[in-house]
Amino acid sequence: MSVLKLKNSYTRALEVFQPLDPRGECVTMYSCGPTVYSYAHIGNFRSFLMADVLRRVLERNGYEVRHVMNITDVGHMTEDHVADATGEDKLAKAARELGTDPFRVARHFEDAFVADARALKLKIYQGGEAGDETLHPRATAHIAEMLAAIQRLIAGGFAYVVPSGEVYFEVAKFPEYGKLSGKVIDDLEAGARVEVRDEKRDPRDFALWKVDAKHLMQWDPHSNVGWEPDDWRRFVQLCPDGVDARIKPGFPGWHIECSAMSRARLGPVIDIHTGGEDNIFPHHECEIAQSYGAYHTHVPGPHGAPDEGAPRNTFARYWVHGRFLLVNNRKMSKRDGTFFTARDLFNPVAEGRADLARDLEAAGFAGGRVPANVLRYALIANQYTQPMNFSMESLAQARASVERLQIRYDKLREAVGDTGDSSEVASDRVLTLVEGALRDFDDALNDNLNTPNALAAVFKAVGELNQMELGLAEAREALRMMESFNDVLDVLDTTARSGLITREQVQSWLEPESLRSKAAHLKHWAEAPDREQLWERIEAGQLPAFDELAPVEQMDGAMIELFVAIRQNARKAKDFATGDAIRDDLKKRGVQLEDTPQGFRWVRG
RNA sequence: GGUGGCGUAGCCAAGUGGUUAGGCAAUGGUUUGCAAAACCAUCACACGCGGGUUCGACUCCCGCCGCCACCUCCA
Repeated sequence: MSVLKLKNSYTRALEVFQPLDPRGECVTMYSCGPTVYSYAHIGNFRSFLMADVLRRVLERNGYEVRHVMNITDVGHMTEDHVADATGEDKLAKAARELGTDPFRVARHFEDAFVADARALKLKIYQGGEAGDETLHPRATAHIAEMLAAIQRLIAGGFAYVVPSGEVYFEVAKFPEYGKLSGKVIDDLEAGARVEVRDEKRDPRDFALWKVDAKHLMQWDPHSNVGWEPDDWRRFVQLCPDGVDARIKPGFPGWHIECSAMSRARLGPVIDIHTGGEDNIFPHHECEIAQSYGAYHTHVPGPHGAPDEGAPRNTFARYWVHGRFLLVNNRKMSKRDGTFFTARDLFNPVAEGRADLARDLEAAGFAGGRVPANVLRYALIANQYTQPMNFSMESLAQARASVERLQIRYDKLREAVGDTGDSSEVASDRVLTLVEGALRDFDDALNDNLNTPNALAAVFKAVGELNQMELGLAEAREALRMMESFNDVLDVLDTTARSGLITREQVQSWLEPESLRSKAAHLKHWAEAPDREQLWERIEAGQLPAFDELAPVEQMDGAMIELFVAIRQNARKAKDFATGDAIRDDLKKRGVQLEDTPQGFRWVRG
């Protein structure tokens, strides 16, 4: 298997991945998570999905991944042109609009985020990980760790307290500030847009602790006011001598939270830190400076890198940043109507966006709604190193692509069926195909998560399989391959949603005895109001009107089989109008029926 | 102004100093009672423009043009 390589923002080079774990087994990964003052948009999710694909690829390479993604519930400033703490916090703004306290607002949006993340199959919210609180730390629950770090920064001379009671990191004390982002210090100083705050020693200095009476979330560093009891107890343990007396009640700065949470959950140094490209500066630049200042964190350059073994003064060895998602080649904008949350696409009407529902309907989305697996595909189909231009058309292409994969997958499942083990051995042509496709898939993903090439390998394999008649063992191998692809892609509906009915089976069901026994165990059928009459007609081999069978909301296998039998009876009598009517009716009820040389294929959609 | 990046056939999107990426769409055909699915073919003598290096450049170098992002909370 090929070796995983990642584009490291820190060195701007493609580097071989090598975990810090001396056993080479465990990987620690921290992803900058959502700020929960609104619903997460598709750009947010592109970034989170990049992290999701990365951790799945790591697992594919045999690593055990401990992945942490935080919840930023402290909030950030909203008045972007007003420097520092004079603006209103975004969470506070949301709270004012929702008429409740900021903690509840944050929880509301966090819950919404989790629901969306689950729908999009973020593995960190699947299974056991979903309930593991340690993997989803909240910023408000780590004020103790943040203040402890701030105190260390002050004690070490990396930070200073100003008369207002705020604390700033002194950038001049960390000469490597700017290394990650490539920002030249002089450029920043020249930036006239940064309103110089008198209290700062240098305009580039950034806030670690802020004081603003208007802010709704407040913690007193010198008493338990504003604290959850557990958090306060922990703070006292972490800082038995308290923090600098000049620090006044307030709230943490923008960047300290991730340093604190990463350290608390994953330890002093980690393998991978991910985020969006906008995080590079200033957020991650500041994280690096803080962590070094407080704890002198450093990691060795990985094997094969020019600085192999030499210390990098950062707490993460690999910095991986996803490029932005654009709409109409611009950043998303609410004003231009190019701003989409995930739930806008899942159910536009419920989000008050009937216009979007119409556009989606026009793009071929039934009911004007985008299935989550289609959105997932659309957001991972491009390589993360390139900006992605999102559009109705790209969504429609994703839908078609997913459908092509799903159809192939369904047919393989049908071919394999429930049959147990078989001594039959797959032919070399299929074994070679599967082996080659999986190798190409892995090679592409290991090449800096090149998902377009990985998908090319998938579709090449699908195309070749579509040209073949597969035996049982071959279908089983091919199915195994598709499932392996899906371990990373996770876009397939893996429930048994389709079936194949042979002509022989249908023929036997048309016998009155068989038909009656088939009908008898159908609960819905038995509840039909005029069932005696219908019963007689069925026994006579007659076709009841489809509506007479309503309400049949759940088309289970037996129900579908019954209708297939009735339809085939009509077709045998060359009554194609009736046959087609049944097929159309089934479609309305979410079941697609296809005639194949072997028999009849049904797909629940 | 500073920094980083991008411009590949109708659309999306990999990749390479010299043999078909892949997907989507469209059109024609095979198959089908009709569909669906699938296959085949076409669109494809594709690589922003102009120079240069080279036996040969879409790929390397130089110069343009256009677009985007970051530099400010932002995935």
